[in-house]
Amino acid sequence: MHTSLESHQYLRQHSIKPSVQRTAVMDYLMKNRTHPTVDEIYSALSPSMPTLSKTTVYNTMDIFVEKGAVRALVIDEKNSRYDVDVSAHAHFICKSCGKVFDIFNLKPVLFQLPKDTPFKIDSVEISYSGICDSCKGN
Amino acid sequence: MHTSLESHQYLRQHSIKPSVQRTAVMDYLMKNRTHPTVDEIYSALSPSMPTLSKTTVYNTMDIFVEKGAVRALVIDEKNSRYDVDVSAHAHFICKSCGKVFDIFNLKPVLFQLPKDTPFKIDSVEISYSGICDSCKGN
DNA sequence: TCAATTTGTGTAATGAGTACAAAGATATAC
DNA sequence: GTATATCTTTGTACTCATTACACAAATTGA
Repeated sequence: MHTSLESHQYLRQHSIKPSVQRTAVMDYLMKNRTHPTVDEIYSALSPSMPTLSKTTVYNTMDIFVEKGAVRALVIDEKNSRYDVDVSAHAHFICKSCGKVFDIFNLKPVLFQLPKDTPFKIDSVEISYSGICDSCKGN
Repeated sequence: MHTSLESHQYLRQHSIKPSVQRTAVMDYLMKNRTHPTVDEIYSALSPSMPTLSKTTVYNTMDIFVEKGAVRALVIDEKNSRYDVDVSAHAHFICKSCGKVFDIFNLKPVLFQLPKDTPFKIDSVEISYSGICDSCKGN
């Protein structure tokens, strides 16, 4: 596996020092838009990077989220999942297979933050759930 | 602590056999609209019900959710939280103190399920996050 | 009353995530 | 270039929410 230039640049754009590990993780995220868990990222990279530690993947994801390069999704009760697309869109989780899908093209009003609350709101997460197309037949 | 009649009736309405434990848990949920975790429910009831097992609370919550008497919230990455109000409303989690608050009075359009997707969508969860009023000063 | 079924309990196991300290890599100063 | 400080990575041990499971207790129905 060879990492692309984009991941390297994307990290720099978000003030993240691009180490070998960070670039590999970011590259995986950019090429696999499946909202992977830490375990999935680790398992995918581990064969070609045998010394990679799962702790490193955890640390890396924390930095990515903190720097705004990645969104942490709270939609799967089992694991944290990550999305390198930080633009306004929603997610759908299939209660049968557990996969998480993007939902684009929703009305912009859905992503507006409510103003008349006592809270300082700074983000919104819209999560749908049900059964995905592949699981419908089963 | 004496359980109210409403919790008993509410359980029957949802085809849940009202055992002593289930009634106590439901009563706690109806009187404490704080979106408690299993641990919080257990800790609150345990003193007046010394033989209560945490496993029972887990089982009970599973039944409540399955029967539609309670909504499981996926908003706190640490714990599952539960809301006895199953009507359409959103939630806000304070990233500082971790408390979860209700947000009512949002436009009904927010809770409409998107139609042009390949998925069989049957629920939506709208979660805001930021800093709550009490934590603002700190 | 007795047997069958449902519900509750306690213990042990699982598994995601974190704490921490040591090792390795990178940057900076001289 | 070498020494030093800082940042990053790694492995191990730990925490803690949740689940598995087997047995006990309660309830139901003949």
